[in-house]
Amino acid sequence: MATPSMEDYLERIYKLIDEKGYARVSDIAEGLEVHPSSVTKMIQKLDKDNYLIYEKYRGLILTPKGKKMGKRLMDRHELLENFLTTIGVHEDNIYKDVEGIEHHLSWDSITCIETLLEYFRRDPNRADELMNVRKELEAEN
Amino acid sequence: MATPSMEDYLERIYKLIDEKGYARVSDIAEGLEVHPSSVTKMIQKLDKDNYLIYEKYRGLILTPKGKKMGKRLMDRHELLENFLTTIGVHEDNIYKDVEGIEHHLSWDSITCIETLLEYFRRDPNRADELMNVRKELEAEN
DNA sequence: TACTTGGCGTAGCCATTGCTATATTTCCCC
DNA sequence: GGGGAAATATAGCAATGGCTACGCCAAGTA
Ligand SMILES: [Mn+2]
Ligand SMILES: [Mn+2]
Ligand SMILES: [Mn+2]
Ligand SMILES: [Mn+2]
Repeated sequence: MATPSMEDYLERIYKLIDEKGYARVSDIAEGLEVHPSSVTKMIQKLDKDNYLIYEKYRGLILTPKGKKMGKRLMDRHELLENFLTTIGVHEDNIYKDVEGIEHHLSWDSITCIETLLEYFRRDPNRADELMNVRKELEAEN
Repeated sequence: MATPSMEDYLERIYKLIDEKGYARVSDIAEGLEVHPSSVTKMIQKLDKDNYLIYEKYRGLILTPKGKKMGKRLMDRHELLENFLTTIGVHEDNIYKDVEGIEHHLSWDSITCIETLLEYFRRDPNRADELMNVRKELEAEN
């Protein structure tokens, strides 16, 4: 099983390859706000666990296992960002919160959150009513 | 700032005192599924950080700071359990998921989840409609 | 082709939080 | 009041995942 930190790296690597075609140590480090030496160490662990194939100083590619996991992680992250946005969390808090919680939800919970999002998408009035509840609660205090 | 682990211990201690009047090392260990030696060590850290006052072999009491934090943590945990229950997560997954995510949500997010819960409480039809969406999505696959 | 330099890798440290093994204290029962 | 068991404390180890300091590689420039 992948640790939260391993998931963060895998997700970032998947996204970099998806968007730029490759994932370099320095890009990963910048994205995750860690030092390059930490990236090297983690890449070696992900290689050992067969999420990717790594050649020192040259580059890395994701294995099928790594691609599959990476995509799931990226989708999960996006879903959770949409969820927090929908319920009205301030933009500035969303990324950090999602980075934290994404590693701790069962796929059951993920599915239920997906359903909840679909519920709000199907009828925009619902989100409006949610915001009305919010305003009423705020007025009480 | 308290780490996730510190929060787990504080929450458990608060709850034990709330329910039984006292919190013993062995009860804390059982509740958190760790060994008693781990509890002793953490209690000493929480003492050092002024969340509680600890007398070796005798017992502990929460400081005002510890009580305030403990209550907030317990309320937050309960809120998140209610949230996952409401959106239809299976009972067996709820405790573990909440134990994980509770440490990673801003108070902004917590407030928005509170609002969402109130939204579903105010009109039980809404939860019914959510379950309808769920059934439709399930039928598609 | 040789030098330089920025990117990358390695070694070793630290904090955190768990564990086991062992020591100490307390409490209960005789 | 003393002995022994249960509870608790301490010491020391391990895994994880950061960091700094320093060494190495290779691409690009002169
Ligand atoms: Mn994350
Ligand atoms: Mn993420
Ligand atoms: Mn927890
Ligand atoms: Mn909790």
